[in-house]
Amino acid sequence: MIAFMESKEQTKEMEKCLDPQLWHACAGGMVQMPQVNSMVYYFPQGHAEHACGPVNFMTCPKVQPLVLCRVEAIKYMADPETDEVYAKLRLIPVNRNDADYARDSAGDINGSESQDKPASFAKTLTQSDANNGGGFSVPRYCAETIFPRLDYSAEPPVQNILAKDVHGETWKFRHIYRGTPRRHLLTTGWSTFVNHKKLVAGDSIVFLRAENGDLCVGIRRAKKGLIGGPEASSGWNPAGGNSSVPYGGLAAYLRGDDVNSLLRNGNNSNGLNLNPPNSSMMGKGKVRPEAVIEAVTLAANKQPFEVVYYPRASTPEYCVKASLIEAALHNRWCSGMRFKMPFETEDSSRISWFMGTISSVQVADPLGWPTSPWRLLQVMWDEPDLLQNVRRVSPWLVELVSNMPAIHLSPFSPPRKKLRFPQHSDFPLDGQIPMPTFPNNLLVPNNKNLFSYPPESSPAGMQGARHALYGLSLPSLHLNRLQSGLIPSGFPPPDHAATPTRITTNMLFQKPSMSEDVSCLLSMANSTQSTKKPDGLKTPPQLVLFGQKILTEQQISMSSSGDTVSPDGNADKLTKFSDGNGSTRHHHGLPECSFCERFPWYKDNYQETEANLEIGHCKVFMESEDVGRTMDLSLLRSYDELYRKLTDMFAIEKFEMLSHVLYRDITGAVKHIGDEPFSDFTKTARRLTILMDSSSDNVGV
Amino acid sequence: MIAFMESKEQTKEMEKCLDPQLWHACAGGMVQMPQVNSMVYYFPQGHAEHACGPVNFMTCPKVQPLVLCRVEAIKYMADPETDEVYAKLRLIPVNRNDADYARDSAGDINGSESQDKPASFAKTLTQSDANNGGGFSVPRYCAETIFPRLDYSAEPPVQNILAKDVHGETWKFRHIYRGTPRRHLLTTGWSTFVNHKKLVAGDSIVFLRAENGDLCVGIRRAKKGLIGGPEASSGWNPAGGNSSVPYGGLAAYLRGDDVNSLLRNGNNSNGLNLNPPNSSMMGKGKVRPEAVIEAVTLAANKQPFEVVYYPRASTPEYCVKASLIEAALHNRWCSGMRFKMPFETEDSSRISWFMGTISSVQVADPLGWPTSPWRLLQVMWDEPDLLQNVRRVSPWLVELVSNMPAIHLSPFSPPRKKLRFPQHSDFPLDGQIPMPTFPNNLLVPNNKNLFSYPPESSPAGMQGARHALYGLSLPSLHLNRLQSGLIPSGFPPPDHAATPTRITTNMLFQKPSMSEDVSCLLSMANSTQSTKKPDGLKTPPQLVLFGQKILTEQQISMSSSGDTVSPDGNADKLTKFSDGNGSTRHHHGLPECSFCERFPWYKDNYQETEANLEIGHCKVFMESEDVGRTMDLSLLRSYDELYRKLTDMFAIEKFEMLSHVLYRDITGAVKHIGDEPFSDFTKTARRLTILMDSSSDNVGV
DNA sequence: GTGTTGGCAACTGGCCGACAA
DNA sequence: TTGTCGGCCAGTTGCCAACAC
Repeated sequence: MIAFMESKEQTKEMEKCLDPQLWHACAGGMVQMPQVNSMVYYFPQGHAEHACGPVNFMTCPKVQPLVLCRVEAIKYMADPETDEVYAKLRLIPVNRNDADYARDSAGDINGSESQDKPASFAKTLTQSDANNGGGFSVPRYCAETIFPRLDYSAEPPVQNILAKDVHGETWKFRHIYRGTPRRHLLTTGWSTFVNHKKLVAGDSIVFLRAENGDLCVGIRRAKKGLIGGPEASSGWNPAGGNSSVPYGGLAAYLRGDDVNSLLRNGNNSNGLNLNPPNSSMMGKGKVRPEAVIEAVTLAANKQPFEVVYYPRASTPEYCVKASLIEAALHNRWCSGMRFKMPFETEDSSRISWFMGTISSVQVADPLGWPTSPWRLLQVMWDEPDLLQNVRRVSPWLVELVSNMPAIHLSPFSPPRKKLRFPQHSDFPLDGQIPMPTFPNNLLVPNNKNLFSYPPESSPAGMQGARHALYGLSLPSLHLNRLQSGLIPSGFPPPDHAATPTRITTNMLFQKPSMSEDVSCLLSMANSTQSTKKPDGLKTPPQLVLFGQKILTEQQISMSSSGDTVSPDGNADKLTKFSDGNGSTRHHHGLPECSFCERFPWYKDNYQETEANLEIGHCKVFMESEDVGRTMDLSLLRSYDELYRKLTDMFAIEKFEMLSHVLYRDITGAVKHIGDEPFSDFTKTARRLTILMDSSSDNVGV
Repeated sequence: MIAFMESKEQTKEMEKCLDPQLWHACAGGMVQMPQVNSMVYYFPQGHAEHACGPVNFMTCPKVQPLVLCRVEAIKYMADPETDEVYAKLRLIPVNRNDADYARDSAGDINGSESQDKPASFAKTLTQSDANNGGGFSVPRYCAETIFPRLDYSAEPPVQNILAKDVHGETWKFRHIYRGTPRRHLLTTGWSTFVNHKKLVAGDSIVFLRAENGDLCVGIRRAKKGLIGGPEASSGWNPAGGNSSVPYGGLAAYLRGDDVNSLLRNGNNSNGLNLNPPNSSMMGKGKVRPEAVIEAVTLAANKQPFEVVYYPRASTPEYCVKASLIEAALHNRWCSGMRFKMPFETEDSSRISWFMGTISSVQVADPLGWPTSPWRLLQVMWDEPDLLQNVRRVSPWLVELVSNMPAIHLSPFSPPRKKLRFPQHSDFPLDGQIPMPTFPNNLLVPNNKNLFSYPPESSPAGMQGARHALYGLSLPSLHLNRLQSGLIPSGFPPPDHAATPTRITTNMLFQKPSMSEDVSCLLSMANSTQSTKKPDGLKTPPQLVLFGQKILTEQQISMSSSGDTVSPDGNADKLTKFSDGNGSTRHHHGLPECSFCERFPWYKDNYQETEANLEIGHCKVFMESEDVGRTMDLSLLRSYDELYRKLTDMFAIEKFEMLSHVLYRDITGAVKHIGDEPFSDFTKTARRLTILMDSSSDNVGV
């Protein structure tokens, strides 16, 4: 019987692998799969976004937010039912000093990606294409470059073409060139195909001319319109939830054809399958949450593991070429930086670059993954309507631009690039006409009413550092060009002349100042001078721009505790912190991060509060608040007093909080208030989080 | 997040339960689901028959062959794809002395099953019914009793009827009464239904008038013709294999409509989906083997567990009302008994009773479940062609008949009941014309060639007790009527005058004597006289008929060891056996069976060999042999000698056996030959089994 | 009483050019 | 250049009575 079971398992595993070229054509031109044996970083966070349900990382061992792995194998596969393509990657966690790492990591940062892509063409089906009893309008480009040569001398020119699908099945279509004006059509056979594949308007079909000359046909299903939560923008604030809490910031990755779908959607009188422009693109993945847990557990134990990646899930790749990550993280990312990011056009024929500005640099999930660069960048797009759901991106997905004015652009500035807007008269043109509404959603998390505040009020105490932006006036900054790559040590002279600030008239619609948001376009000063802090801690090099210390928002928020942290130039030894008694200790509360040692600047993004706190002091966070406040627990005598204090601080009822306050202690353990005696609590608690939603009771703190 | 997970779990569990009445209509009238909170016996063996693959009970704890359980919950469900109905039963193992057992078990043995069944009707689709573009011929009965009243005054009488399927979806049909001669038809809407449900000729449709007046429609899929093994009758002999070895005896349960399908099959020019009359009805279930293991493991640990039951799998219910089992097992079953067994007719309108004779009483799987009453009875049918695959039934499925001549009937005796035979001229009438072929298949397991014997030879040594039947002459027996129920103690006078034996002319076609097979229709003598056995063991009451001890075949086979066992009138203490040294011990090798204590006679069926063996003696079984032989291991000095002895005994090559001899030792543990030193082996081995098929290496011994 | 058949009517699938965006 | 529409032809679906058993 054992033999029986085994053979059954084997059959199950015998799912056919398909031609990688067809796979890539179906996946889309933006999808870059790593080479076998190359090194990648695996991001549990990204994997979790790929899951169909919430992933509770509490149930598996702690692991680094990015795990260096060697790609042992890749299987390119397709769902037998839907033809949806996916890949199985077998990854082997490796140590940085492993031999096989050196081999790869020395390699290309902008390596030759010139594997010759075969000619392919994608078209989103129109109503007419998908109509029962209709044919398929073949775009001329496709007919002439992908299809077999048609003999135009015949009258009418007609041929039968054969196309293999992802399963190797062959489909026959009659290809005719007729009508006035002449056009290419697929007639006989098309309807069968549409019915068999259950295609609807909005789905895409991919034709590919394989290297051996065979014609292949693939399918990209239109993404179903999944409405996220009731508040599409509740995800603006990443703090307080782990990735299991659905929010736009994590799942709002859009590919270019999504963008085009949005545009196109206005064109469709009944494009029910497409996302309305303001729905949250909550991409529910196909991966089981347990599969993520399993992978993470194995990764944590340095065991080989397998992951499944759906390239067309609306989440970024979570296994990314190591060199790409490392190159990206050598940059010192700051708010205000201008970047561009590529999206694929609908027909897969070209890449559109969208421009944007980094609005802030902060870890996406400070509680769950305080040291993760995943979606580190909060961005604002020059065409906000098109990409409004893309709010957080990972650094390696964007490319910094040097020749653009490094000034914050209004969301209403005209698109930097000619985009194809639908031009039907029945299209409401939401995306085209700048509406002079207050851009509340872009600057202020529009869900502060979570905290029982009227949304309009947004008091400074609540908004924390973000709100502090409004306090500064707009400076006329002359900013350096930043290249992607490591800035040499010392203060390098700007290698480009300063560019005059461009201020658009649209600025008039904005709140007085956005300046703070863009105040930190700078180069890193790996200063050799160090100053003594009052507590005797050696201060790492300061980041200075025009004589001002430059801080990330988190650093700003931290300043209330009297500390600022700066990059530690020494990558080889652990930073030591004062425990307030003059002695030093190794810092706790931060997961091992050998990665950080190689990218010292990056530490700034997480070496923030807890480790530097005086004993008895504790950071207090509201769930979905970016920043916290410091509280001296030593002044309190009981949990009751704590509740009173918190009640005052956040103007909420004790009643609401009782069961919703979690804290992380000095060892990193997460506990509920009351889990230990109050005296122990005051000594060990380092970070305290007030959850507003009882359903998220056990998020990572 | 736990809350979130839970709610998702709930959604998953929220699979809609459907109306139990519709469920029962789809399941068929023979299916009796227990009431919630009632007591049932759960049969792991039956559960295993329900699985889609072999179940290896070696991997789970030993458990009684029937586990008394309270039914905590029943969910009536339907497959969302196929509409196939199934039930989820949640069972809580209980002890016999538990309070809640007493409550129920005092209850009805022939309890009121008169839950008012709503009117329903089933029809197997004809070619015309299932044809594309055709309508559905509504049998008059169905139209008049199930469908809403039709206004016959209209010309033509026509109405639209709405019917809810198992998912609650409503289907609309045009019901018209037209044609010459007039008949009821479903036209518009029918084709949609057929296509949507993917119905083919041979599938059945069930219409049901629910209590609230709603019309419901359900589906019974035709059973796919699954060919069992290469030898359809290899399963005739149940010995030596556990239920994981597919054989007809276990999976050949036929419902009435199967029978009718068989009949009907001759009628269908292309009834490809139906079982040819001589194919083994190997009903591959839908339950995963692991699910069985899980259930058994939980049951063994007295934990609540859940089972899924597909009423239309071709296996009997494996959760049976406790009272039914207990009533059945109060009977003393003997070969030769006449019984009837109900099958449902195809249209579910009535029950057909098929008559048969018990050909032997022996546990179905002496190695895996030596104490199980599951399929205890080997039977011969008066209409063998119809039920040729039903060879073993469980006692509770049949009803003893008293007023029939208790004489073995020829397989060719005319059916006792008018059966609906197809009357088409193109039907070969296999079932109607008594063919004077030798009924070899009924008397002799026709696969003795497994043992390299020519099938004709059937030497006494091989056939064991079965063959001994031929040695006796046909007696003219005057037999008592046997009622189902417990016979009062003492020799009760026959309450009916003896009936003259009816011998049909068909007897001429039989072998000289079938008498032994029918020699044991008797009443149980719960004698107060007891005799001393030579070894000093108190002999339980003997079963005596006309001065002869009456033995089951197993008892006969056991007589070679010099022992006979008889019912122990004392239900409250464990029977003690001599160990051959004059001392007594509690018997080993038998799983706990509190059940048996209540049905002392039943012990005869398994308290056979091992416990009574002299030390050093061992029973030897060939796989799929009913009976074993006793071997004195103490005379052997090595495994080599053992092999030689076995080779002689069964005339097989040592080569074949080497790895295929298992044994069960005195503790019940199953081992391979060679697992322990020969000296230990000779002391402990109690039952030795030669497996002929290497694939079944790990069957339960 | 009901399964099957062939006739016939209605419908739909599917190919086409025209037209318009 | 290509999406959609109406026209139109043909193949299919599906209703029906007749017929058969």
